[in-house]
Amino acid sequence: MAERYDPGAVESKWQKHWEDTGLNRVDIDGAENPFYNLMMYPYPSAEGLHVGNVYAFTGADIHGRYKRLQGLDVFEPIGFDAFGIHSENFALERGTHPMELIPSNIKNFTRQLKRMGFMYDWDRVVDVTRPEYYKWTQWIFLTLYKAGMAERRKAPVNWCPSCKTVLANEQVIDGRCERCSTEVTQRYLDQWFFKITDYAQRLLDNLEWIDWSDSTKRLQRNWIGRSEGADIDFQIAGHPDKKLRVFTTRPDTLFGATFMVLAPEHPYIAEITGAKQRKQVDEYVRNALAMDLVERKKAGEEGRKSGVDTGAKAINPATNQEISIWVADYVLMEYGHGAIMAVPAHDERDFEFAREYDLPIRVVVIPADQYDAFDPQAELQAAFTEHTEDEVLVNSEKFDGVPAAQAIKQITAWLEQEGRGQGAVNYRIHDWCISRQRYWGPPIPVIHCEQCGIVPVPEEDLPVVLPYVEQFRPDESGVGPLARAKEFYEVDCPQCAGPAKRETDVSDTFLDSAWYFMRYPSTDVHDKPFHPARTKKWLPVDMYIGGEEHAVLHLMYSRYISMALHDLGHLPFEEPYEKFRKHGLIVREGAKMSKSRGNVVIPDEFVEQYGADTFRTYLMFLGPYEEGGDFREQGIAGISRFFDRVWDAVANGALEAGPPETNELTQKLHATIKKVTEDLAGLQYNTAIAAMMEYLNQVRAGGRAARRSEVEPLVVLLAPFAPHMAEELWQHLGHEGSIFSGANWPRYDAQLAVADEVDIAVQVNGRFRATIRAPRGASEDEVKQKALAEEAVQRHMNGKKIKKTIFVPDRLINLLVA
RNA sequence: GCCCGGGUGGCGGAAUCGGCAGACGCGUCGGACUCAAAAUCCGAUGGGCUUCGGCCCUUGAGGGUUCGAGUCCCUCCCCGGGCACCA
Repeated sequence: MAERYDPGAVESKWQKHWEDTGLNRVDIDGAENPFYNLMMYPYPSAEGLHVGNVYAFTGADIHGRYKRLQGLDVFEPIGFDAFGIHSENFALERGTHPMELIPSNIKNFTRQLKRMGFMYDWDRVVDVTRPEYYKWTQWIFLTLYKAGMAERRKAPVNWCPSCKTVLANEQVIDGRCERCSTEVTQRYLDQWFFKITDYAQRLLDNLEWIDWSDSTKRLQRNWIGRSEGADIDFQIAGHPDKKLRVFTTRPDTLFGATFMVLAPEHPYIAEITGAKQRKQVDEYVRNALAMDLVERKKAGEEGRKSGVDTGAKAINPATNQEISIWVADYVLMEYGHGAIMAVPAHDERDFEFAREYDLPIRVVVIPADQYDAFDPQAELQAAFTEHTEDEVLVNSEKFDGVPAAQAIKQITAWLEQEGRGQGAVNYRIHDWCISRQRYWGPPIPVIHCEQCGIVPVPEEDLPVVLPYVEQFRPDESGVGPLARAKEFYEVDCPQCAGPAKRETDVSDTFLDSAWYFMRYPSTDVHDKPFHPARTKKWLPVDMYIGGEEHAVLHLMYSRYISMALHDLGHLPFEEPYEKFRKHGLIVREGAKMSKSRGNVVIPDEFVEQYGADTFRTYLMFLGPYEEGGDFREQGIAGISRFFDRVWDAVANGALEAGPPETNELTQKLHATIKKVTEDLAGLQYNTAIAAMMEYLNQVRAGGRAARRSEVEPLVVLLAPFAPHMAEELWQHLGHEGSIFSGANWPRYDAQLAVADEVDIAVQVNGRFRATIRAPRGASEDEVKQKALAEEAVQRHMNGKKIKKTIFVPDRLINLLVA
């Protein structure tokens, strides 16, 4: 065995060994203690593995190896998220066809991932672009479609003029495309939707019990955006058959509703607009519809509210007064009913609008302590009540004086009684638009027949194979590149055999990733998407680790797909990930890494120079895993030196038998095992590494040679971080085979993990004056006697009497004197 | 605007059931080894004052609770993230 640690030699030796012996393959059918350790699979870019990938995977791999050393049968698979706009755009840029580009990217990724020493089961790789995979993606679409969970409808959609495709709401960031940052515009197109809104409440409720990072749950809650309130029907004057329905979170302010506003898309506009106003209203609506979402938003941000009076009147059901109905673009058709009751006294937007058009304002909620002094004749001003705790109603007839929180309930009940409304809940989340007018995705498996309408492709005809199309560049037409491939879309109707046209949209790549983890245990099964017994054994996922940028996209969609498939009897669970932990982001020298800054860390370079183990461990040492860290090249030397010392202690040590040489060392060993065990369970890798360094420093203090009992447990503790080196040292210690099958995670004795003697801080009047050493568990008297014997303590007591003593066992004594 | 997370030495970061702030590492300085350098090893390393015994200050700012506050409460500032005309 080499005197000095040579990572290159050690790592290639063990990587070959793992591959030859199939060490990382799990017994998928026979495993007795299954643990499914999942990480978010990467998009295989042409640039190769990003250091962010390595960071994410390393943290997850450490968790998997730790679980394995604890005796679990760990399944740790990997795959490639290779469909989608990202890949397609890159292919366009390069002028390479994605069908050529992607396989070579995957090959390169595979090489890099293997070089990092991750514990992947390479026999169960998922590549979503393979027909044997997307056959089942299409099957999921059909399954949901047949269950009425998918539908095609014309809808205003976010359109990226640069990517020339529809984007889901989740893919629009600040009004821009998340991929290319082009401003998103609005289009009306026929689109396929999954009705995720039907699951909004369940997606919200289950967050109560799944074990996820709190911040991720919060993001999902905000995205689902539940609002409680009431639907209220307003009669329209002159249209006894028509009711205008609105949603409000503040039914208690009903008496303050002094006008109504419809979204420009609202279906009633044409009907109710008065003859005099028609021309103006038409023009306003036309302009509003022509403006895209971004322009509308901008106008709103600048505080300009525009609108137009329809001339029609509605009846406020509470006051029975006629109020005018307006059209304005600050009301959104997608939310609620596309119409609002405007309460300008208590809503900032309505207030702005009322001021702009000189509409009446009526205060109906005021702070409780001003109730007695309230003067209904006084000039009405906006009150903008936010919370309903200490506020009461005024100007509201029989509800005057009622606290707002109660009034919400009372007025809702009154509306229900009168048949004019009822309690209602609204969600901000929209249905999931899965259509993409692009090339690089799984074709949506339906056929449009003039006779039969929409006909699902029969299951036995799956997969609908994505054809090789030379010209895969999208255009302005609003239909995908497949719409130019006659041989693809010209088909016979499966029902009537008449001429029909295949759907030419492909599905969103988030549908691929919504279920990839269900496929891993069943990659060798071809007659089902997922093998029932294996699915039962391995799923739901025991631990999922990934980036929080996917909190509202991938993580929401995959929860939805699991629930839907569960409800349709295909899955025995409804939540796919029992435990999810986000990892942090890594920056370099305090700055975000980006190609344009030219500060991207290229893993290959560091791995070559320092070895995978050192690189892995350094990444984990940068900071708390769940928060990320700052990559500074200089710091890697610290880990490198640490590993050299570990190597030296084991490879060049005398390694005598017997217990640790001193009680202090025994204590430190047990304390270290305890600390590392607990830190690994909580993904606190940075402090686990620090603890191991501290321990090794103590083992080697004064240049002494280590005993076997001192270093063997350390080698096992290090194995999740530095698997190659651990293997080599394990072998050197005389063991046969792999440390990951031969070793047990070290156990600690809680009694031994604490010292017999402790340092106790001594305070006089709350200021630290001395430290004394005392046996663990020493009594207050004992400690006080020792403390009083200290010269520094006596000096600061200055001959005064002790009035009070505060004693914290084993930590501190505080003598209060006067 | 709303909802989160954060602000600690030259740097990355430790320490929050309130109990000796700065673990571990980087860097820097000094020493050993060397002809020399690298590597390695040993020591020092928050700031100020010092009669060399110590003393005082210090966790974004200010206030409060407490014997005791990085940690709890209030007000504010700054940085990062999410949502945003959602009724």
